[in-house]
Amino acid sequence: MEKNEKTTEDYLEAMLMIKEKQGYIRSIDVAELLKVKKPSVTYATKRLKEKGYITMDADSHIAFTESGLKIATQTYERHKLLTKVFMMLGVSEENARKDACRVEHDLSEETYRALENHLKQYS
Amino acid sequence: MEKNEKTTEDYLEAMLMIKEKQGYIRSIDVAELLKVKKPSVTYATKRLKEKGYITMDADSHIAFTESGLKIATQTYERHKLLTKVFMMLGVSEENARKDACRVEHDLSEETYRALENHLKQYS
DNA sequence: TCCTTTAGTTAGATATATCTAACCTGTGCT
DNA sequence: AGCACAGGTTAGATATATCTAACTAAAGGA
Repeated sequence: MEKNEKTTEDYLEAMLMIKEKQGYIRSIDVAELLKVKKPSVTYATKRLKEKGYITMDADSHIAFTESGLKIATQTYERHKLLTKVFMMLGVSEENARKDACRVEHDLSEETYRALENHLKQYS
Repeated sequence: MEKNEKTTEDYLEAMLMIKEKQGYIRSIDVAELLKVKKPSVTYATKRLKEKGYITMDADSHIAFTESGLKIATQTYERHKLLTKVFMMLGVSEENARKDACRVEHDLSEETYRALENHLKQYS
């Protein structure tokens, strides 16, 4: 009944994190970060390619398209924003990160803007 | 790729809302509130019964067990808490409710406690 | 050169939660 | 009495995302 499936945004965000860390993106790193098996990443990349969010060259390294990078960046920024907000409330870094990750897809534009404003006021 | 499935908590919370509103809980009301079809509720109630969260009497009305009521109540309280927090930030009631509903399952105990404390300070 | 390891894919199985269509049953209207 | 409707269930199909096992291909070391 409960959902452990990763979304488009989860995959794109993970890819961006990996890119920032090591400069290139391989399926195996995505699998490890998201704690899924390799074929799940193959399945995911196939659909991300179909949707035009990523491309893969001959050696299977992953590159963002413009639209894919936009989603990845926005998701990652939101992740960082939420982590910051939770930590400001006194939540431990570990839980702040976890919660940010679980929640980041589900908030409205309006709420994100409100959180940004709030953060500006108190920092 | 994206997830529209309802969780245990979604069903229990919906049932509690219905109970508070009209005093008794029928499958059809749950279906309407969660915007799923009748057989989905049959499927869900079957598992909620198996897990010991609800019982159903001869006329198919739903009743909470102790553990089911506990989860339903906690989820609903969290829903209301989150709605309040978002509205304090200036988010519209509509989005505050929607966001609360999407997010309520995913936050840690620690974060909920932090939000409660925060709310106490500012009200 | 051969052999092992690493990364990726393919094929097929599994689990979950939804749906539609059809059916059952009780209630109430005419 | 007969019939329609409302609520619920059953059966079977569908979609989605995961897994394991087996295969392919490239690279590196002995």
